[in-house]
Amino acid sequence: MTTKNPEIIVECPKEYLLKLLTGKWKPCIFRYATQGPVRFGQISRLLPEATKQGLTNALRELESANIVERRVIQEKPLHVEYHLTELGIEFIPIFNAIEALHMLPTRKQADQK
Amino acid sequence: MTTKNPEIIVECPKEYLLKLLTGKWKPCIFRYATQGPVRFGQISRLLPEATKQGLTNALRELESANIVERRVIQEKPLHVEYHLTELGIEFIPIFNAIEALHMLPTRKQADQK
DNA sequence: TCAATTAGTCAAAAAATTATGACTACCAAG
DNA sequence: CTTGGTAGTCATAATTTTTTGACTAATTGA
Repeated sequence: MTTKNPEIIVECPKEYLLKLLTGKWKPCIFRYATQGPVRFGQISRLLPEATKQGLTNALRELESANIVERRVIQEKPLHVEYHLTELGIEFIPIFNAIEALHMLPTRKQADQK
Repeated sequence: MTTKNPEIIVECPKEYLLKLLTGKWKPCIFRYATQGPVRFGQISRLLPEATKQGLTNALRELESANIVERRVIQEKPLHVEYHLTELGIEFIPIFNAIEALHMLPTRKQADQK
């Protein structure tokens, strides 16, 4: 039984991969970024419950995973834009698959914890 | 500016959803389960680094999210099988999208943390 | 009766994630 | 020269997740 049953052989790098997109704010930030470059303050206004620190952490993680790129824009009130990278763009189908689910809960449902 | 700029409107129930499939062991367990019913000890052997408690937690979470179903099999050495539910099956495309990524890291890479 | 296999439970500790609140630095307008 | 907007940092605290190590309980075989 121990030697006979070959058992299922599947590696599990999904853990690592999913980590890139999970956490309290990363999924949201990622999705915003798929719609075009986003700015720090903009994200902050979209996610009023998030603290600056929380957003900074999330953005830095996405950045170091090479999913988003941080660009300082040398304009009037000097701001920062976050863009999806090529790699980031490759992640979009994952989110599309998530959104294709029937049972996608509403924000309210998700909050009822 | 506050009233003018419509900003991007996207809800973010993805956080909730991704949570169902994340954590240290849930992604792996889920993927094993997509290949057919899995038993507790089998998972434990596939993921030798995981503790019983860790696996139990993960399984209970998947169960209470209605992603897997726990079935006690009344046979010789009385065991337990975990099956994907209908809802669980709906999650498969998400994993397929993940696995379709070019940069899927190997276990080794993922472990180099 | 002792040991092994099945599949866990439990309380506590450790580790990882997230939040808090204060502070920084640049630039522009009043 | 003070306020407001940009985008953060920092040390610490609270919370959540995961691990540790001991223990349970039913059944089977020696």
